[in-house]
Amino acid sequence: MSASIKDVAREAGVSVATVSRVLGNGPVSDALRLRVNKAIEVTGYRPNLSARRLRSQHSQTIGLIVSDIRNTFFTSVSRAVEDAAYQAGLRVILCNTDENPDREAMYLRLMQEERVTGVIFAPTRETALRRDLDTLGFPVVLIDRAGPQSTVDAVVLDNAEAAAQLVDHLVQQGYRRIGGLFGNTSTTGRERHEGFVAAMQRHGLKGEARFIAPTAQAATEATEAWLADPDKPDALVASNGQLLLGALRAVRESGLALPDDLALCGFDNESWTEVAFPALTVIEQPVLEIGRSAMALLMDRLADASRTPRKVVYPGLLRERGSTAKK
Amino acid sequence: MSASIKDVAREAGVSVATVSRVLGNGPVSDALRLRVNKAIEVTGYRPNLSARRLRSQHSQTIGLIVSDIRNTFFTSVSRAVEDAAYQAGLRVILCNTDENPDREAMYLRLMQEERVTGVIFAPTRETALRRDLDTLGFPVVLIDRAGPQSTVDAVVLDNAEAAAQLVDHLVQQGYRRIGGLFGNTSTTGRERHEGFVAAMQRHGLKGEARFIAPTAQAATEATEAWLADPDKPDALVASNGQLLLGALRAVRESGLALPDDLALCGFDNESWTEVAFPALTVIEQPVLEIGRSAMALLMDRLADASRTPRKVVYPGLLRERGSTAKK
DNA sequence: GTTTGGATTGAAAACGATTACATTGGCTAT
DNA sequence: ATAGCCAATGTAATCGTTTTCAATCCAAAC
Repeated sequence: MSASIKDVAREAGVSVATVSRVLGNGPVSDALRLRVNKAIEVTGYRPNLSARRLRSQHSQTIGLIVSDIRNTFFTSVSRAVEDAAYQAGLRVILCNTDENPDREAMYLRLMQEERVTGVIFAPTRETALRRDLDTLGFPVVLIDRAGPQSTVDAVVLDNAEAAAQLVDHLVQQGYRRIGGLFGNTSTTGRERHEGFVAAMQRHGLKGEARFIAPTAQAATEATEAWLADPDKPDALVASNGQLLLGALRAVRESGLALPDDLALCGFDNESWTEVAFPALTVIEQPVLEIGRSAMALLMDRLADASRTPRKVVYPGLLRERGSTAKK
Repeated sequence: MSASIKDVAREAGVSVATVSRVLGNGPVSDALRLRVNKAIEVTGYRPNLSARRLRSQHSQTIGLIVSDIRNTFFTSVSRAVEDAAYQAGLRVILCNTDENPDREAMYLRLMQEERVTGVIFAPTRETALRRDLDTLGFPVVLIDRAGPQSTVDAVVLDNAEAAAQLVDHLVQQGYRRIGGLFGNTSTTGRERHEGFVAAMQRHGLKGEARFIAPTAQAATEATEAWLADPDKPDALVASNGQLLLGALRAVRESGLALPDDLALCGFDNESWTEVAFPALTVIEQPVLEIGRSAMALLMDRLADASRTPRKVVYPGLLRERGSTAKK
């Protein structure tokens, strides 16, 4: 059993209150402070965070709930969040839901039981549309995905506009029969789809869109099927990094050449998209900004709980590369 | 302030002990159980985990400390660990050290303060060589990296053998001037280097090895410099996914062709290595096995603290692809 | 010399749960 | 009818902290 504050107090010959004050920078004479610190050393004392949190009634912890830990978008965001949280003296609990609403509910419950200070959350569509995210007992900041009229703060990409950028670019490069692959679990997929459709209409084109599970495997299968189609598209848009990867795999397996047989582009500037051959045209998201911004929104909300919810929207940045070269 | 067990007890007209028993499946009559559950519903009660952990003296939590959350090796392992932990009723705290020994020390201290049940840990070389990992107050299982005579359980790849597989393969394909890029912060980098050197000697060749920071950026710079060398290698081995990515970027930028100008291979079967063109030859690690195995070692250790430390060693699997085609 | 007051220190009450122990009531065996 | 026992329930101690409040000390002010 590890040493408690009592053991330290006994060792130093002082009261537990004094030890606690030494730990928390309370008023203690230099002489006692010295004795207590020595006693801490001798006993190998480590504060018990459970006890501390119970008594002090704040956990100094925030939750970060993401939908796919293997997606570099989320690992990058989490890096930024963690750094910012650390600066503010907060610890981060990182949770991965695998796009599963049940797991989301479980983790939200866990956050309540941990009495977290706040949560940054990338929900599935199903959960993003819940209107009760402001009644969980802690503030929530949504990232990447948010309903149209969210009751909580959010930081997202301008998805429709970014999708339109891709379409405009493809059209400008001479492509006309453009298809889109969109994830079916997120608001993000929906919004990118809307931007896709709107942009196509603007150009007087009608493109086909397919909604699939947001995994590379699903994208590979969908793309394979699509490419077998007699009037297959001459360009494809994938609505996130995993789908882009899956689509590329299908293209490779089918033996088609990029971009001559098919142009390919999508979302998320993952580092491999740059070394693929040809390199892939993508929309880059300001991942670090998004993480920092989410943390800032959370801190603001903690300072003023009644503020009306804000939504921070970032533009996507088009990275033109070889996979969408002129036709 | 959220409801406590007292509020529930009052609402249900029973003692707190009864409520606690309902929560913990103690012996309670059906009538009371019903009333208590209704009271829980009414009050919106959520157990306070800090209080529970403090009183019950076990955290039901394990720590998972990895060196780079953006590395898919670790995200995959963490997936396996989390699943296994969840099965065992344990929660996982995921921590990212960025290969920084200070952050490692900080997180180990945090684990002590959280009174975790155990820790699964991918340490830097500096920390892996510490002989006191068995005195932290909780069992530690090392993954991916371990000192030669670790005092704690570990599960690792047979790094030397795997590196030798790559060398043998390259030699068999006709390459002779083989260079190696190795991470300088991990025991893994060292061991792979040893296997590399031994295999080269076995073939009567002497290859040059360079130790660098384990980031794609460092690999890009090192490779660029190396390729500018008059007697540059005709094949390169990269000791992990990040280095492989960085090396590939340098090759792309220099305009050289794979594998004619340079063969390239390395560790970690990340999904993009398969869609690169040409696809990259890699050593695949059994990531899920490694995670599961680490969890199993931890459970065994918890059951019997005095067991002598075990080291589980997995073989790497060579995936031959186009980037090392016959010369 | 007494009072005032500020600075340290200690004693004890929380925080919200679990759990050892005591109590109660109903049943069976004698 | 009484003892004995088991199951269900309640009372109160406890986990390791922080924090309130009271006590103590010593110097300065009167």
